[in-house]
Amino acid sequence: MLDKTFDPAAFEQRLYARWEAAGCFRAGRGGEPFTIVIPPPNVTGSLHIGHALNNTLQDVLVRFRRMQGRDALWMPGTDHAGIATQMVVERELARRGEPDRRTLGRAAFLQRVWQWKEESGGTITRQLRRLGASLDWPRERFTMDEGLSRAVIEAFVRLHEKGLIYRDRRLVNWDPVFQTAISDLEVEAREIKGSLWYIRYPLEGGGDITVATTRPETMLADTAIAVHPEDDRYRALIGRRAILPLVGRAIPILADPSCDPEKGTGAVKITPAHDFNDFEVGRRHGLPMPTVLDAEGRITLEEIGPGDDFLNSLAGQDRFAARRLIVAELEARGHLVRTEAHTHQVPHGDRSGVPIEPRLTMQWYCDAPRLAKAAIESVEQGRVRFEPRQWENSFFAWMRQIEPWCISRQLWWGHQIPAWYTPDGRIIVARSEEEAAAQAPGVALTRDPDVLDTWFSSALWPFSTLGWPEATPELARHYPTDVLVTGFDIIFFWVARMMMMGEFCLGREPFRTVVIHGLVRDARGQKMSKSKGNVLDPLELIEAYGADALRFTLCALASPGRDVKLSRERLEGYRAFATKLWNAARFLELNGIRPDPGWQREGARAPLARWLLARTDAAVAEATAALEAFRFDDYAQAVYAFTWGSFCDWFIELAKPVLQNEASPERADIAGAAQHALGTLLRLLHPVMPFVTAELWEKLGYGDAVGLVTAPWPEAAAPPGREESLAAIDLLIEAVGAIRSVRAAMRVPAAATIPLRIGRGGEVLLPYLPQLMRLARVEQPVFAADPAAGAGPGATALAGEVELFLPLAGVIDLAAARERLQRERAKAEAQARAAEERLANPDFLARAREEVVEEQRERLASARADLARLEAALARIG
RNA sequence: GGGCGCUUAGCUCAGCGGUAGAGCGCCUGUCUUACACACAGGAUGUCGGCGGUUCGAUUCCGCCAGCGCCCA
Repeated sequence: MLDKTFDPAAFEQRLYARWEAAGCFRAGRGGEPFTIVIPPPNVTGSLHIGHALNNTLQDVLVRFRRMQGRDALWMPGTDHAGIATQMVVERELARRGEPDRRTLGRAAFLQRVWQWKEESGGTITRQLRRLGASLDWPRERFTMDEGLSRAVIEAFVRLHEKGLIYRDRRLVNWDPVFQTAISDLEVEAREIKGSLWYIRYPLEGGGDITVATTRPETMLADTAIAVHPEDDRYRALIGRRAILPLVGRAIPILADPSCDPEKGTGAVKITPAHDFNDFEVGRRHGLPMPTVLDAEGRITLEEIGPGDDFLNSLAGQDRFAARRLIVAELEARGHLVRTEAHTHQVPHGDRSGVPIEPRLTMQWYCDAPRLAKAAIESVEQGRVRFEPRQWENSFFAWMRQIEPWCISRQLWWGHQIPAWYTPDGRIIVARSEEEAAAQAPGVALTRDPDVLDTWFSSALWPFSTLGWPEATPELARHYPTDVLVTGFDIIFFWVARMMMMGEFCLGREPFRTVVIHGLVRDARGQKMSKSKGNVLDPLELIEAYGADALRFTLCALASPGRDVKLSRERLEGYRAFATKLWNAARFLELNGIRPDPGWQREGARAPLARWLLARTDAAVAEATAALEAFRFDDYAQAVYAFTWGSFCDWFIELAKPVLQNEASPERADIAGAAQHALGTLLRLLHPVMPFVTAELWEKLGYGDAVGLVTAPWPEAAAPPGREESLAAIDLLIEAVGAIRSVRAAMRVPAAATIPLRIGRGGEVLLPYLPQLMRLARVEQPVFAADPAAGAGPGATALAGEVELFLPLAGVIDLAAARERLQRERAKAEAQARAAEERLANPDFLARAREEVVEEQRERLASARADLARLEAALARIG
């Protein structure tokens, strides 16, 4: 017996443990493969609401295809998150008062990171189980695994062989906190209220020129002043030299078209080693590029040499302290013209949160512009499709202006770059130390200490997890994968890079469809953030509402191209839905309806049974079509409407009189259709609500909870006699609704049973009088060609073409009745008029499709018929 | 500044060339033997504005306004 109350906490975790133990999420059952690789969450992470959305959608797809008989593989795993993980472990060392990273040394530190990973790295994978995610756990991978590390080395070596990986000395985004290069994508512009300082530089031979800057501390490394060639104010100064204040170095004034005469004074200081624009200017004009900031963002004089006492005192000062000191000194020496408040975009490291520092360093680069070509083509030619399609525009825009990708990081945790240096500076890229040594026999080799960007290994994920570079059976069977599900924020970080690497390493796209979903926001559309305090924790929501309710909510709100605005009210609503399902199942159980595997739908004669079968078939068709089209919202809507509207509100209510009458000849048909519909419904809902459906499936006796995972997806059929059954039951439903509406309008007490007279055409209702009497609360109806004739005062209602008359002597509120009829008459008149106008238009008759014209004719006829009946009813009341 | 998207019932959003929909909320009534996380009934929309195409536009096109995101 099902419990009277629905309590998801009572069975969710128990069910998941059974599924996992039974291995029903494992691929390899045979059948056409269906493959999704999980966007690997960060190993330091815990499940946030965005993960919950992302993984719910994937699980819905995977469970759906698995039930359709596909050999479903959902590949699990995590990535090693270079900076984040290293940071977590360093912080832990500090908290425990243990020696820091540098004191420990590389090998010992890495051992500690691995230890941390073993102890704490499983948080998110445990949480994915709470969500119900049907991942093939024994295949779980980690980007630092031996196999995946081999893939990284192999990809690096092959790219290097083809000249697609090279070293270069250019500006990088340097994070002074982590002291490593980071990629453009890990930099976010933040609006900062700063200042614009106007500084006067004296000229050799007299006069001066004023430049404006937001970063006065970099002036120590200035190597030129640039003006626009057409700028008349400065034309005469081009070619002369200015004296750098505080430093005393002479620097040229040169013309460069990149100068904007409108900005500041139109003259800009050029600091090639500390600004991306200036770097380009410096390259064009062959300027020296001295550096004055070290790895930690402190002033260093090494490359410009010592100067006066003030300059020398700056050495070792933090960049922001140096800025204050320099501004004060400029002012003291009369070089500061003025200071303006200035709001501007300043690049910040997205993890460290501090302003990044453009820094001139030697790094490894990947030739993204060349690699992007094949990826662009795969989308142009339709081998990869984005869903929704408009994301392809963003993808193209970004890929066509892609910059070289800096792939080296000055970290310890990650894949160490497979490059060795000889004492004379030769570089050997090889798969191993032995291979490198073989290329330089008898020479002492030093390995490059840097590691690769975590995204380099993530880019290989769709095939490294399948065994590449080995030619494994898994790789042959599951690559290219079918679908990738991810948020739009990660298209460039990850999706684009997987496509580039997939095309390079395997010559094929890594996936066929990329499903892009929105961000989860709060009810008011605000981004969730700890500082705003509007974060919803999925684990807490699972405790409060059940995993099924959370999943259903996310699915129902996941309209394509829209963000998900999540609120507790929504979760409450969909928890109610799960409860509704539970109670409907309980109703069948209480009525002795059990699964009947031998039941044949073709044998069902009772119209209500056929009606239910038809509705069930429609729901199957809608749900299947929605899932095929990645319309998670339509899928949720279809199963919701069928469950609540068709199955609970109408079928169960109409079935009650039959079920309560043991002798009813229809009882077997109704019970059969009911068990069939519920069994179908449980399977239809299983992808989105795996737990409650499995619990009900088992408790009611459809099969065991493990079996439902691989139970066949229902198929829609069109049974014979469908139309007639639908028409009769639909008329019954309409009649019940019409009578209820009249009762409410006439203020008939809810409990009162009233008489009913049914007019011409109502005979089809004859078999359903018990239903009609029960649901509309009427006495045994009387049939009459003209139901109102001689029946005294009463109210008329229409069900289709059938007139229903409710004699309400004593109860009826004549004024209310009249008002109601007049409202309905107005509606019918408006409908008739609209149809008449169209039909009166010769152009419409000539040009509109025949079906449309015919439809208007029918509509006109039916509106006129309604009108006549309503007029008559009004006339009777007077 | 460039690009993309959005604007439909109080709120969140479907729909999209031929009679405007859902969920939640709201109002009224009901503990009708599965369910008050429920049942029944009800109200609410110049489908952002202005033009155009069309027999017909909420739906297609153009312009404008407001909002959001991405890139400079």
